[in-house]
Amino acid sequence: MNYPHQKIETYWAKKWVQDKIYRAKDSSSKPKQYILDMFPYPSGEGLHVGHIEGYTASDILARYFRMKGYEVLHPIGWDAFGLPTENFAIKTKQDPHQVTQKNIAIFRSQCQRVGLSYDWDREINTADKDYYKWSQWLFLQLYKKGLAYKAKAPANWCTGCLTVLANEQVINGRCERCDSLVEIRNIEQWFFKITAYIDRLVKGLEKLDWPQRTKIGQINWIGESQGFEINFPLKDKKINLPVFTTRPETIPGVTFLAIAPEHPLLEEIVSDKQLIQVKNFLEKVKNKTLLERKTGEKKKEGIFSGSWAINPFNKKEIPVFVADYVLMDYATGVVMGVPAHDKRDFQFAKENNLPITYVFLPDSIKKPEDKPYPDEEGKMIVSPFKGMDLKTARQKIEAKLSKFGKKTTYFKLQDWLISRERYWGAPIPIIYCPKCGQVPVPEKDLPVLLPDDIKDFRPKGIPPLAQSKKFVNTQCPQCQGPAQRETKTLDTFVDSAWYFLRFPDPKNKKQFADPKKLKRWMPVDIYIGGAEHTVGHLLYSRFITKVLYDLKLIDFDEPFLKLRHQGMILGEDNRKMSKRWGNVIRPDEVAQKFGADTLRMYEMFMGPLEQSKPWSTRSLIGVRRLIERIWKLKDKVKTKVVKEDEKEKEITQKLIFNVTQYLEKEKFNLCVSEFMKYVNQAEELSALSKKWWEKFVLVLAPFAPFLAEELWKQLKNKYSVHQQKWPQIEEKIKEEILKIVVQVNGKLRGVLQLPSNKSYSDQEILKVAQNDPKISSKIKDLKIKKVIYVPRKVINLVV
RNA sequence: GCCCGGGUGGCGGAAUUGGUAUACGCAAAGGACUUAAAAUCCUUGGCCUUCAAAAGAGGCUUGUGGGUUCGAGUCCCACCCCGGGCACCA
Repeated sequence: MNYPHQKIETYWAKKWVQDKIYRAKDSSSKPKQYILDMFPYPSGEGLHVGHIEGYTASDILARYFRMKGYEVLHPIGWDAFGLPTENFAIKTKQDPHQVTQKNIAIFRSQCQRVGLSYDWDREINTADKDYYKWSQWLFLQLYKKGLAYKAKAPANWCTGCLTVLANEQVINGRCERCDSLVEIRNIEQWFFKITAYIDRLVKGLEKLDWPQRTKIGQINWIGESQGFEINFPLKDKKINLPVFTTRPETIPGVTFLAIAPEHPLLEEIVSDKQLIQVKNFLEKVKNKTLLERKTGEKKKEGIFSGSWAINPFNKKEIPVFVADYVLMDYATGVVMGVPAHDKRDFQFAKENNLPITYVFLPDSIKKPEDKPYPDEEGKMIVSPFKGMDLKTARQKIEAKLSKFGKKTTYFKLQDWLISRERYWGAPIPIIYCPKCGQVPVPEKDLPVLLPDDIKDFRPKGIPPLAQSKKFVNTQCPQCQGPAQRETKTLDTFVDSAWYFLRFPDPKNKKQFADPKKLKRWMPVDIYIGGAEHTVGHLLYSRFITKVLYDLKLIDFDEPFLKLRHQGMILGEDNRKMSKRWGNVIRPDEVAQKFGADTLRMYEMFMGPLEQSKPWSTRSLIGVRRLIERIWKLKDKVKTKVVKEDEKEKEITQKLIFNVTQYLEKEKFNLCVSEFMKYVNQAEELSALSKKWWEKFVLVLAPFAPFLAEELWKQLKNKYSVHQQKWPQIEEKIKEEILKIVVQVNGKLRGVLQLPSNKSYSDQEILKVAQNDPKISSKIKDLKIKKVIYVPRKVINLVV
């Protein structure tokens, strides 16, 4: 290896940071581009190759747009609060503050080492009091609007760690840290009312340039379900049980009702006779872990409540069961059991010996077998609807039941649980006063600082902040009497749901950001990050943006106009990279050994950005060869005019044209191919001209910024190559020779080469084909029935 | 189970609105240089053919089977396989 990457790359990396050449100017007459990466958790592991992939892609775009004449905002920060850092701190017995500082220093130097062109003056850190002050402020804005509220709600509870866990900490019903079973417990928690924004969260997706699967992912997560809500009166009690169904036409087939074990009306429904049995059942359900109830075997258990309900459609009496397959957190928490047309109801009916009444049958079925028919199409078989299609029957039944119910829509999405009983997060700015009750901390008193007198960060079942008397005991902002602070902290997803709004004005002490600067930079034009954030971060960020829009604090209601995901980089063995398999590739080592430019270009060359693909050190070496060959090519550059200028002009223009096109479509792998094609051809030339070589170096600059800067310097051009204009092609590339494919019945028979400066009719082309010795021998005996000529491309002879 | 993606050489992957399938790279084989190796450079390269000495010629080929079309990797239908997401959502 002749190219001294180590020396060149470390030199320029340092110089670029010192010279601040990537600074984004707030006031500039240029049009703007805001190109953003999903900021990382600064874990103890350092950046991995997956980060580098997405970050390189956005870096290339940022550099490209700068050269195209845009003022580019390309910032980075650290999602420093939250579980990854906290867990690492606990594991290594350190203070999370120090761990965070250490890790950030590593991440920062790694970013600089691979030449990411961030504006380091805008670096943010969510664990910094100057940042989380505004996370707390955001909470207060939602609180004031009634969009933040406290309620008792089921949460994941780790039976080993004695704490609430975030959803992302629960893996297959078990705690990720101690592997204990996770169960559901009813605990007081803070929520953001994201459900109030459902309609706009769905509708807003339409205008976004996002991957379709991500949009569909959000829509499915929101889970709109249109149906009918019906009240079932109880026989002996003055209680109506509301039931939600998407299939009201099946109501003649209801043979039981099933109510969730947690349902608040349950107490009133249970008869004295059944009381003990129901209590035993509830005890059993309570002891079921999350694993058993939600992800384990779908066995359906239940017990008769002792009450009977009346089917409002046919006045039949049906038993009310308590059943563990009915969920309290969806719809009404009561299900009408139609075993004939629902798989779960069928299973429950079988296990509890309940009758099965068929309401309709699919068209292909004459006689029902002993199984459910959940089909959407068919003919009714119960009077008075016999022979009627399901849609009509549904309308009739809905009309008949209008006194008992109405059309209703339910959603799977629930309010966003934002509180955590953890140390490493922003304290929730609420004070509890024995006189005034729940009082928000006045904005002027922000930030509520995270106490630093906590010795033991380990979660113990109560929030660690409760240990600090200094923190907990305070004054009520209203009556000045003694009061106590909320000890829960904000989920780290709250921090990351607005961080993109801070980059336009990261040091503002008076506002979360100056409206003028927000207007200048927002919204984000291109956002790149992993697809795993589809229903978390990306949904939360859209929600918060809409809230701030409604508060008239910003003038746009979608934060990210264009979104792209990077795929997962697998190990060389095609498995997910993990310590367990010993297949982890460390970007530092690759940069050290082969150079950052090689690492960047290789990761772009691997394949389409969004695709998962395995690492290959051999292919990486192939890209390193490209770097070497470029380094060698520079020796051919002559300051004088060279003979083969025309050829060089042609290949360089083609490179510029193709790379530009591919960049616009984010096809980075094809850009790298174009460089290889260029080098293959340039090597055949005996000399290269300064004029065209310069253009080559400019196109190379976003991809291999170090090599390009060095080559630019050796041309004795003005520093920096990254502040130059993107090269234009002088004229449209014209192919000298027109190639026309000759087919017979669609099969290739030859290729004609004609001067491209004139156009031809099908008859002219046919004549040329007949005169071509190779082709004529194949077509001379054939009777041509039809000629199809696609101008300048193909002529197909049908015989 | 439901919802998304994908199936193209030995491998990663290219292929404008349907118009020369396999660009570019890796690996491989042969050769040059070398005492030797590495590195580098040159050449070959989908598969098949008791067609051919060879240049070549012909046939087949984008998971499988059908269809539309002058022409299908690309469009339509059915099926198989792989990856991802959601999952007792009434």
